[in-house]
Amino acid sequence: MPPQTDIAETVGERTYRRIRSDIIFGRLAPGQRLRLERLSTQYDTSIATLRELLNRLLVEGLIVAEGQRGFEVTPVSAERWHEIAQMRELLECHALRQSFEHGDVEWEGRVVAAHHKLASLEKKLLAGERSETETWKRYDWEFHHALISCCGSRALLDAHAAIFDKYLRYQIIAVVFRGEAAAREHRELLDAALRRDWQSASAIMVRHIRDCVQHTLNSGALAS
Amino acid sequence: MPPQTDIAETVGERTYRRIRSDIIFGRLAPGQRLRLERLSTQYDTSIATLRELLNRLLVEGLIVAEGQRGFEVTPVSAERWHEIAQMRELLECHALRQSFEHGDVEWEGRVVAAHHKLASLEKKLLAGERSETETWKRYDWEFHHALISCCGSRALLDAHAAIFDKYLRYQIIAVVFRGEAAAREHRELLDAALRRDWQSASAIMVRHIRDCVQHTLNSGALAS
DNA sequence: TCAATCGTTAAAATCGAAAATATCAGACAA
DNA sequence: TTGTCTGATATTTTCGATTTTAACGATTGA
Repeated sequence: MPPQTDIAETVGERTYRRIRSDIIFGRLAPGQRLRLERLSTQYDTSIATLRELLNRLLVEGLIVAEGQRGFEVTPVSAERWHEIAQMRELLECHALRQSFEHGDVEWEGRVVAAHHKLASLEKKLLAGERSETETWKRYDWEFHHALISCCGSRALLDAHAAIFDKYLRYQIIAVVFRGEAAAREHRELLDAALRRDWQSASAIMVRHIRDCVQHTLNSGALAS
Repeated sequence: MPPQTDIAETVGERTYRRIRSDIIFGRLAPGQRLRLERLSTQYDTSIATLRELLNRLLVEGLIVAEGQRGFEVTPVSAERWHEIAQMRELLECHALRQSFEHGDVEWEGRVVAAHHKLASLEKKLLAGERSETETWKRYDWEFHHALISCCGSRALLDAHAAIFDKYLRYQIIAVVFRGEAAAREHRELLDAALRRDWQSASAIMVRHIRDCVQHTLNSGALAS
């Protein structure tokens, strides 16, 4: 029996995820030039393969290309940060309502499970334990994704996933941890979900997002 | 003086737009396999360059890749059609409101101009003149884009442009021309815009989109 | 001193071929 | 007949090298 590793894990795919993650988690800084040859040695891939995945990131908006002068990590700005946060509000609140209306018990189970994982990690973080940021953020995503997972629209879920990752990049750049407030809001979202109260959930979500934006702006990481 | 051709028109860029257009306008049919070598001769480009732009279309959702078994034009379905139409509703109605609230006289000018071009083309179409579909659709896009152009969010405009093109593909597949009804709705949208009446405009937009979906479904082009 | 031109160098865009992988037909056993 | 294995073929994935384009500095003329 072949080892149960991921099926069809090509070099391009692996490198794509690696670079994508490096951008989102700030290991490749905003505005940084991405020289092909340098990346080629750094990620141990050929130029052609690199260009393939760079073109993907280009469409995703995580990098920008200026004519034929190469690529660079998309710069950040306070203005853009607001736009992305508003996009997330729009998509997630809409999906929230659809999902609350269509969700079944199976869905409730996913939501409860995702919240449990996230809450226990947040508890550790509050206790001062410095955990893996990537794990924490993955759990955060899994919870928010679970909430909207029954919205019934693949197109909506895809659009949300795309904007969520950009949102995440800004969060990471500002090294944000809102601690108790965020954890409490997650708890409130869970409660609203089980009550199928999308109006309350939307209100909480808007607060959740806007406070996060304000928090990061106050941190001064985005001098605009 | 150098000819005023587009700056930096690389082979990849040109081929990208060509294939993209071929997909949206149905010259490459849904579900069609995209063999590299065949495309290579057909579009007179190397495999490597092709793969770059294929990866772009992949992220845009216009083509799909199944493991390492190559690419194919994204299939269509009635379900997906509804999702895309709803996405357009969500994004465009939201942008409409923002734009109506922020638009200045400059904006009004753009809207009036775009409507004028579209209306005169629709007049020709109604008179039986078979014009270029691509020109017609471009004018349609320009009008709808003008309406939301002052929404103040680049992120929103980008998301709208992406979903609009997918919407367009479905329209083309069903060879749809709703004639008078669509033209009248465009006129109503223009009037609402100048009144800054986003509530009416949203209602018209929803009708505009839903009728279009119904119309194409009735045509039977999407057997689901 | 400044502007424009030209040559040099660095980088990106493109290509053709090699390596890896999937598809398919036919043989063989149950 | 059905299902599984195996080898041949087709296709994709990856690479190294070539061609084209942009960036930079020096040189020249005003």
